[in-house]
Amino acid sequence: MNKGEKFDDSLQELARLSKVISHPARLAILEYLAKTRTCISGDISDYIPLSRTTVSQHLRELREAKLIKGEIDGLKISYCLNSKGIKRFNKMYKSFFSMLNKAEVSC
Amino acid sequence: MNKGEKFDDSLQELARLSKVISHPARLAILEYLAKTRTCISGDISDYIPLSRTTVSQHLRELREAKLIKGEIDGLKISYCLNSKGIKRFNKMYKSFFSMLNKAEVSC
DNA sequence: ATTATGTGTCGTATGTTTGCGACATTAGTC
DNA sequence: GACTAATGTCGCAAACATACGACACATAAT
Repeated sequence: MNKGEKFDDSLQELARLSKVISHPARLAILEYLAKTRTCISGDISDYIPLSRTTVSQHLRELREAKLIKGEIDGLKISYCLNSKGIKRFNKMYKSFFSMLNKAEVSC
Repeated sequence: MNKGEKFDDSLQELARLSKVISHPARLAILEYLAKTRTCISGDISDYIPLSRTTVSQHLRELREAKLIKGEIDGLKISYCLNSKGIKRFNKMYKSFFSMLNKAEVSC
C-alpha cells in the first residue's frame, strides 16, 4: 500500500507519464496542438467531443505533466506543446524500451 | 459516451497500450523479464511486493496487450517478452511523437 | 457599473482499476 | 486415487479516473 516505497523511482515516473497519455482525449489534444501550431485555447472543446469542463481538466493534467504550456494572453489562454517536457518523456521512454529490446527472448 | 465513435482508432489504440504500461508493477514485470532472460514464471511475485493474485492479473493484462508471451511448461508457466508486440508498440509511439516533435511551438 | 466572454474550480455521479483472499483447475508424485 | 504445487479466475472493497453542470473569477467592451 505504501506506494512510495514499492517501486523504483524511474519506473514510477515513467508509469505516471504513461498514464497521462493513456486517454484518447489527451492524445487528441496533443495532436490538435501539433497541427494548429497557433496554440489556440479552449475552443479545443469544439474540436473534441467533450464538454469544456472536461477538456479543461485534461488540459490541466497535460500541463501538470509538463507536456503542454499555457500562457495567459488577454482574455484567452494560449496553450501549446512543451517541447522540453515532451523530449524528457521521450528520453525516459527510450531508455526503458531500449533495455527491453536488448533483452534476449528465450521462449 | 459512445467511446467507439469519439476518437480516431490510432489514438485509441495508443491510449490503450499506454494504459498497460502506466502501472509501475507492470513496468517492473517487463524489466524483470528483460533482466532474467530465462523467462521465469510467477515467482515474479517474490521479486515484486504484491500478492501472487495481483501479479497474475498484471501478467494477464500484459499478455492481452501482446507485450509478453506465456508458455505452459509442465507445471510451471514460462513468461517472456513478446518482442513482436513490443516493436509494434514502439512503432505507434514513435509515429505519434515524431509528429509532435515536428510541430513548431509558437508561444 | 453592467454585461458578455473565456476560463478555471467544486461537487457529484458513474465507471474503471487495483489489490486481495477464497475457490477452482491442472500436472505431476506417492 | 489422494496430495501437493503452480497457477488461474471470481467476487468483493477501496481507491482512482472521467465527465459534467453549476458557480466563481477575471478582463474587456458598452
